[in-house]
Amino acid sequence: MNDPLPAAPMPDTIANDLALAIHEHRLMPGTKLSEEELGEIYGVSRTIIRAALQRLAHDRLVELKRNRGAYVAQPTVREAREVFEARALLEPRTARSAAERITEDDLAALQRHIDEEHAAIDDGEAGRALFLSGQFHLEIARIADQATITEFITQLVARSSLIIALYWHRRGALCESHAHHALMRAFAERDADLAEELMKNHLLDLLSSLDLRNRTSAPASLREALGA
Amino acid sequence: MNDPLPAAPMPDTIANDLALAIHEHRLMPGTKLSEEELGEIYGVSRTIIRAALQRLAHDRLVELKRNRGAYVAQPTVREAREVFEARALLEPRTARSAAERITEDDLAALQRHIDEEHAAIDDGEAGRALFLSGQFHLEIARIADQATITEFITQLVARSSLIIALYWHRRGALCESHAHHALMRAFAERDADLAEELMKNHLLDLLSSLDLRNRTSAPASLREALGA
DNA sequence: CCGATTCGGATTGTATACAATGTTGTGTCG
DNA sequence: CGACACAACATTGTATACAATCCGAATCGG
Repeated sequence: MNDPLPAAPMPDTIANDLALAIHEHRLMPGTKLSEEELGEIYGVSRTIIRAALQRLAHDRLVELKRNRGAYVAQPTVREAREVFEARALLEPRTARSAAERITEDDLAALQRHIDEEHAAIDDGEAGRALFLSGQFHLEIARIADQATITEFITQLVARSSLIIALYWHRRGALCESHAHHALMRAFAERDADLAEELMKNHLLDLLSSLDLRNRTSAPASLREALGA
Repeated sequence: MNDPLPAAPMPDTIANDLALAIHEHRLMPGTKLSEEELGEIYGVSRTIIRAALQRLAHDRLVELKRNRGAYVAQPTVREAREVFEARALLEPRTARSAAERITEDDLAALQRHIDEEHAAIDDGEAGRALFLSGQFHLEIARIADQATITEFITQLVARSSLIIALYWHRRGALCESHAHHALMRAFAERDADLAEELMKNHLLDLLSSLDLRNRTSAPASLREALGA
């Protein structure tokens, strides 16, 4: 009798699917996204695919080159810095708000996220672990109950995934787990100051774990071409 | 011999044109944007129009209702608050950065913006004055040289214009002029602390000049139907 | 032998045609 | 007379066909 969900439109479904693949590093930066090929994969016409690609391009996950097609974006060094500066501006204050408002249910949900992340790491599913790591940040934004800021963070987290694909250096496995656990404790104790500070440092750590010396965006596509 | 500009694609041109009309309050919230009608106006097929509308929808300037068409967005009270909270998070720090980096040329450009704004006010072009007022904020973000954050602010400023259309209360004419002038002085003196503080207060003033007591978004469309 | 040029294939950009859905007006039944 | 049901219309959603553009390879000329 009731259809509260109007059934997600096709283009958004596909866009989300592609975004997930990008987030999990199954689609690497520079990969060409042919309209016809995607159309066959999803069993729809290019019309739908184009809409999905346009949406992803707006989120900077895909770069649309006129008359040349769509490619998984390759953020520049500068863009990488800017994304993390924007996150540093938004997320610590968001973590503070979340700590002030968090409920027991929220805490449980966050803990589940962390557990899932660990499970993915143990199973060797690095891509999925990275995605869940991003979801942890998003969950915090959601708890802060600021939809507009949450959307910005969503976009920044997704772009961070691309940046990590291109510039990740440290190979430490549980690099983030520690930071997320510390945040969890701060939330559990409703320590807003601590949560804000931990998030700030966490983002600085993330940034410093990247190798942002140079990269003209050419090497990445070359590696793609040669590797696969 | 040289075409450095690949000629803006048609959809973006139209999207910008519509965004400008919305920003200048020539298109009011709730206005229906028929695909065929727009197609005739711009002399293109619905394909192009749909792409433009999709882009505007992503920026929250247009609301796409499935199988029902596109309408100029009507931000809710909550959305209005969130937009200004996001601005309060981003713009003061951005103003600080701008103050630290600003050049003489930038100062001159900012002054021109203010002068244009005054000219528009004097000419009774309220819509254009509002647009230019937004451009002032954007120019500051541009000076801060953070493209990513600038994009966020661009979107927030545009949405603010919709919010003002729906919730503006104070009818004071030069409400903003004073604040912008004060900011100019802070920039001229490279006083980063002052610039940050002034921007923070300016945004609080803006927010407090709105009447955000209630409005379920239905009244707005009703007034639309009855008033005009 | 090397470089510029042109032709062919492939891919995207746009328009149009058709299908699906929502809305509105009318007619009938209670 | 009012409410419900149905049908005609209008608008959007999707697929397909055609045009424009770009890339690469083969060819021609130096």
